[in-house]
Amino acid sequence: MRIATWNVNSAKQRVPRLLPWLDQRRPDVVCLQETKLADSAFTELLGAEFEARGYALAVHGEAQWNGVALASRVGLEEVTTGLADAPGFPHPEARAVSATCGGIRVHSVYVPNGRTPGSEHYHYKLSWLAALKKVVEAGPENALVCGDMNVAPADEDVFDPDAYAEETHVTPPERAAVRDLGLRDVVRDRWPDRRVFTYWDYRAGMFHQDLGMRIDLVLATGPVAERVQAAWVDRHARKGKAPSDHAPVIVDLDEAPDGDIGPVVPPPSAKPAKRGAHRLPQSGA
DNA sequence: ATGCCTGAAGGGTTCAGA
Repeated sequence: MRIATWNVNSAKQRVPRLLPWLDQRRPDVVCLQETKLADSAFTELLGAEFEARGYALAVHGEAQWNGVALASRVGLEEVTTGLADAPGFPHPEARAVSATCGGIRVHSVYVPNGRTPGSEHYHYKLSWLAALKKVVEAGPENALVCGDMNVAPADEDVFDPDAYAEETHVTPPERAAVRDLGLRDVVRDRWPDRRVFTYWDYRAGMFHQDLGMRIDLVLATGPVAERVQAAWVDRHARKGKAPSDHAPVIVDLDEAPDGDIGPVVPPPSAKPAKRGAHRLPQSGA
């Protein structure tokens, strides 16, 4: 089961990149952020395209900013939009959509930017992350939080920690709020020492110089993290004509969402089995 | 360069993004 998350920075502008990418990577579950479309506009623009590819679709958007979506071809059940008890700014914004897909509770999230440490928007960001923590804690043990967290978990996740001193995305309270979700960061688990970013500013050739940040995360509960077979950033999608400023993150899970991969057999005993004790069935004659 | 691009709204410019 392949899960992908991508901040597309306008679904409307990204259609020529999004559809070929879907056909190339063929994720089973797709989390999108910054769709920047009202629900009706998203459905009119892309509903048939997703349907033709076998996806069920859940969208939660607004006209101008924000906006998230969740598409799945392994089931899309118990859809919820927004977060219970999420703060607004001042009103609730379209920043979360959740559904159960293939036995996993999947959350597509676009965490508030925070703008400036100490600002009202910064406190809104921290409150929003606290609401996300409550939702995850109240949910099932098989869960994924996928999206633009707008937090670089560690100094290794920014091209130059000094460049972000006193800026949002790296402050200890933001990092603590992400850590306190109690989830595994599956890309960092897979690539503990790799320089890996998911966002590069459009300006000044930042992508070309690989001066970026890793702020788009796939965070998994323990049982889901144990199933990770691959976890990587699709930098190809950041290249070429009219890209988003974010790259997708793609994660492949082992099958068996219910954990049933066959009967449990006891481990072999320390004493080697007697030679010939485990004969294969013999064919006739 | 104090927003270097990009997108949205809507108007000839401003705000937001990270």
